Amino acid sequence: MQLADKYSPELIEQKWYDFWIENNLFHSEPDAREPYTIVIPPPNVTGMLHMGHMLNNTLQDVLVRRARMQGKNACWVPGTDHASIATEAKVVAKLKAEGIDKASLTREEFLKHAWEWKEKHGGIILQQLRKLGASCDWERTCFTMDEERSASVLKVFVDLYNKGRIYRGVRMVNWDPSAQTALSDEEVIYKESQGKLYYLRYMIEGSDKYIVVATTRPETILGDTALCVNPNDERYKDLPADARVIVPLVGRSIPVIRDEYVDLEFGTGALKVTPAHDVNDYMLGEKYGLEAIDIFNDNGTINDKVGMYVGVDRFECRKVIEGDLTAAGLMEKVEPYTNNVGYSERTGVAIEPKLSMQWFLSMEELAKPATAAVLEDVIKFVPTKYKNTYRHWMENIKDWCISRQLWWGHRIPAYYMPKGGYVVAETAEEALRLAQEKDASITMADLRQDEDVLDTWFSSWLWPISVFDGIRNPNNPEIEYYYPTNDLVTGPDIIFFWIARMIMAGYEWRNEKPFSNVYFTGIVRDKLGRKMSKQLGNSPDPLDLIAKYGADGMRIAMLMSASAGNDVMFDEALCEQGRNFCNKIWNAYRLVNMWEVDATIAQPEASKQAITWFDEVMLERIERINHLMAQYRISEAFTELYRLFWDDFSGWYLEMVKPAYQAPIDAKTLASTKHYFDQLLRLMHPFMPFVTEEIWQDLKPEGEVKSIVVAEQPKAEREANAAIIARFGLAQEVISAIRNIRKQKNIAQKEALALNYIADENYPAEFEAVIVKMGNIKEVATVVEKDPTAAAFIVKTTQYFVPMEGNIDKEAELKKLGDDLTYYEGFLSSVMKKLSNERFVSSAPEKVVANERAKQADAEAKIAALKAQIAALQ
RNA sequence: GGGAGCAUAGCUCAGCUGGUUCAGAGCAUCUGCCUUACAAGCAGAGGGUCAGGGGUUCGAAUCCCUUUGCUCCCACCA
Repeated sequence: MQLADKYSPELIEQKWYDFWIENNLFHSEPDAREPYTIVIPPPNVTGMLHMGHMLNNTLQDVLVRRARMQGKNACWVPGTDHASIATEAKVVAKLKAEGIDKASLTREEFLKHAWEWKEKHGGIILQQLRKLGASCDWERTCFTMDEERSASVLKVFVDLYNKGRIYRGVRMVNWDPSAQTALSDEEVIYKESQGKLYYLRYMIEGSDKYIVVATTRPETILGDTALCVNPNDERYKDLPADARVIVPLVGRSIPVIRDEYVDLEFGTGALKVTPAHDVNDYMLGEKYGLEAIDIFNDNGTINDKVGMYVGVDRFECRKVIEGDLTAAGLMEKVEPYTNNVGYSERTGVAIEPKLSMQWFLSMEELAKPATAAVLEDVIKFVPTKYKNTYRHWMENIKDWCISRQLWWGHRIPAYYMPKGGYVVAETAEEALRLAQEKDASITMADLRQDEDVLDTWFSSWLWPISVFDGIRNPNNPEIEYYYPTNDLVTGPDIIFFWIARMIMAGYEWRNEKPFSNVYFTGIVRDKLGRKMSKQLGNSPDPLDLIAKYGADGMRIAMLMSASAGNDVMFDEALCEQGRNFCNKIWNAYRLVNMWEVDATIAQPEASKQAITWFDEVMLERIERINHLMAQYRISEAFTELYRLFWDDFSGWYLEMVKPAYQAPIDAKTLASTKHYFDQLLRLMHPFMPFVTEEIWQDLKPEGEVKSIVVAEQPKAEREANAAIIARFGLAQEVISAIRNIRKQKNIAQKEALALNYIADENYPAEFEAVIVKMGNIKEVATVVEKDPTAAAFIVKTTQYFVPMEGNIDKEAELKKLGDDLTYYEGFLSSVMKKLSNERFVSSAPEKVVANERAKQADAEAKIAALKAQIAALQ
């Protein structure tokens, strides 16, 4: 095959992806092999691929491809999430842009639009994943709102309801006035916000005195139903027990109550109580039987309950009321104030605490086995630091508000009967049957299904089970085979939303963990450490990067910087490095590929020696990579490969076996070289699938499988011989020293040099041919005398001389030797200090002491050699 | 307010149970090379008081305490 001198990913990536799909290499069916399963964290169905997905899916693909090559039955299940609130918001915005108000549509009409939107944009993200090379089993693609998954959700809801875990009630919930739905606690993000603290005067009834109350939300005075002070507060000691105050502007008379909840230190020690709009006030309201006056409409404007500021937005109202209070002389003062305000994760608007009727899931029982599983490492977290976070949340778990006042999602399967009461059932027919048990006269037309849908996470928490239909058919062969899954790769930001709940669901419906390991990725940031965001415009389009550097280049960029749990500082330069590495592999293959074999020539000694060494290197690195991968040190495992291929294989091995220009190569060396190349490609394939497949297809041995995707991963059959590697290291140092001499003396590589040495046990005679070839040495000889006219160097204890015919700078040589001598003398003295220390020798382990003694011997020999050279020069 | 984590070369990070010439890698920088696989390359070089302070130890980047700086998570103080 004739190869271009640059690797061009754009010419081959699509070809091989198509090839993999045509040959069905990513598809899995249960069989006798050990399964290896990953379920994808389903991205939002109408979302676009961003850098976070790149990182996450690259890592998953590495794990899956490696498992597949290790002979496991690898199954990576892809899919998308319906993302209830996010998708509904997008559809609402799209309709608005077309001049259609959601409120003007029926549920059915809206859902029609939503499904159209989903059909149009849905799955784009999965197409994008193919560009990355993701080896998902696309035949298994799931959607959280497809028929199977929807049925699973309803089944689970009914099951929990029947177990008494789901209840319905009026509670204070987080209300999103933009999406106009309740949210779970996890969907609220608290941020420090600059606000004001307003000091309002509440006139005491029947007096011209007043009590000053500090509040950040003066507009909520409309809903005030009490004023509260601490019973121990001296300032309010004289206030009669039945004192009442007048709500400013509103004129309503409210009682003054006393409760130790009120902080004496804050503000004036007086608290206005608005039970409908503050969680704490709500609890006070419950305790003292106060009325809760809800003053807001669902969209955050003031309603007509009080008859003031009707229809005005809550923030606008705050401004207006500030003016009105000031005008009325009821504003004591206003101070700047920083406080924590909750914002909706999805729509970004400030959350309004609101009393409303919602569905809740009681979590306490669910949490128990799930907490234990992680604490006892039945499920391992990588890195482990997230165990703490998890434990804390699980041990303080609160009930989950699962209802959302949206249309896009799984509609709650509760059916209300005309005379009150409701039934919960998976189907309308079943609901009717249940209803008729209570009242035989009820017909289908009488039943009214709950309008709300379920929280998105109420479907995704079933994901590892539901993708194998394990909710509806708990004994089906697929779930039995693939579950529990092996690894979950995701971000720590969804540890509560998703991971914790999947674990709970796993134990609830399978009585088994959903996965064995959770690998937490970091957040992808730009090189300045900023989060990538649309607003900053610092988020590159991953597809552009793939087009520019190739999918492999992109994957390498992600791998280079991604140690588990650490944020990724993304820099486009890393993509370039990735691309360069692909090119390196490509060119190495070009070299090997152009060699002509001549079966008649004998194997050169240097090649034999190179092979002796490289056999051990391969063994050592495979072992190391296996070890790193077992610890999920994926980035480091890749670095090992990078250096193995670039430095050891290309930089050393290929150079050692490379025949002279246009000279043929012997058959043995070529066979070994191709074997190494084959092994290296297999090792690298999980990390960089495209370039490895392209080359492997050309290189692969006769009778091999049709794709590297299913080729066997190399194994380390025995332990590497460390002594060989160490001895070769001496030869490398000799070569390096010769190169240095050439550089210093400005001697071209083409010019052959002579090399003399004083023989001792540290001379790597078994790699002499390599030294000769790599150093371009015309002859090697042992000498007994030092040669003052030669450029000299020492490796370990062996003295070497490159004759220079007097062309040496004596002063410079002496200085260099002197510097070395100083260093080694210092080194020796520090070693001696240790060895002469009685306590060191007696308390340090034997191995360490032996090591120090070896250091001593080496240093002494080295010093002797240096001194000899210095003497010879002088 | 509570908790967790981080701080090592200009940048991004390794450094595992305290002990190997332990102070490392990649990138960047500098020097020399368009050497017939690769300039997307090759051969070299410089660069760190391991955040500051204290302690434990024969021995500390590593363990403990403390100060400073940063990050994240949790929490209803109006």
